[in-house]
Parts: sequence; structure tokens; C-alpha cells
Amino acid sequence: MPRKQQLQQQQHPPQYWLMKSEPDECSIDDALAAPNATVPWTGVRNYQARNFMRDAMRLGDGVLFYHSSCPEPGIAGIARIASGTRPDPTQFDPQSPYHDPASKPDAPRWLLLDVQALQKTRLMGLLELRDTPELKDMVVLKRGNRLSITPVSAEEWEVIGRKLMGG
DNA sequence: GCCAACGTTGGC
DNA sequence: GCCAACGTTGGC
Repeated sequence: MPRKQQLQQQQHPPQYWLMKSEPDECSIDDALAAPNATVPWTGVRNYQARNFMRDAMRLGDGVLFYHSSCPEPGIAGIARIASGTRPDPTQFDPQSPYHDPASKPDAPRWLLLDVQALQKTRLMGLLELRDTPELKDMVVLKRGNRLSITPVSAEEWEVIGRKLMGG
């Protein structure tokens, strides 16, 4: 590994995130079927979620791929952050449901990054998440939470990893 | 800067 | 389809 990259990794210890996707739009299967199993994470239209991408998320960070707004909401796979941020082109597309007429190309308001699916897992549903004592503080489980991107602690990541990998 | 109205999210 | 919870908008 190049020294520069090594230093960067030392500056940024592993981080983990939960990212919601509607399976009708992009399921874990869809992501795995994409070229390089990588999809641009379009459609984030919330400033807090955008700021996570812009300020905190780093190449290589772990991602819990979560299916939302569907019959069986829950964690459906594991992924990783596969790029830095760039402007989300759908904000400039009048045909897109994510079109934002107030955003100008010389000052893009919304960003995306690439997410690479690593593997599909069994579905770990919301009830199971809520029933796991070690996960009771997960941001995504907090009352009224609607953020499509939420941080996951290293401890939560390990607990979920153990359950999903059948350890 | 306040805050009511409105829109969206997302589980159920 | 319902609705709780939250974010955004816009008049003042």
C-alpha cells in the first residue's frame, strides 16, 4: 500500500454507515448486478445526510445496505463507500423525480457518492434490530428518525456482522 | 427570527 | 391509506 494511502487510513479509522434504499428503486440485488456492483447513490435531498457524505464519509467505509418503504424493511446486505462525492446529476434533470429547480450547475446543492455492494445477506428486519439489546442506541432506530444515511458505531457493526455471518 | 402551514418519510 | 415525526418554506 502506498505510504500516502497508509497515512490517510491512519488519519481516518474505519467508519460505518447505514444507507436506506427503496428496493423498488435499487435493491441489494440491483446493486450487485450493476457494473462492478457499484451504484451512484442518487436522490439524497436532506442537508444532514448530504453533509455526512461531504464531511464524514470516506472511501472504504462500511455500509449496511437497508431496504426501506417495502414489505420487509431491514438490512439486506453489506457494501462499501467506493468514491468521494460529486454533484448528483439528477438535481439538474427536469425529468427526474429528484429534480431541484433551485439548484444551479455552478453551485450544485446535492451530492452523491458511489456505493459498491459486497454481498447480499439474510434480511435482518426492523423487529430483530429492535429486539437486539446491543443495538438499542442505533441512530436509525431512534424515534421519528427519517434520515436516509445514519452513522453506525464499530460495536453495532460488529454485532450485526456476527448475526449476519452466522458467527 | 418566529412559527404555522405544508410536504415528506417510512413503518404499519 | 393512515399518521407520527420531522424538515422546509415563507409571511410577518
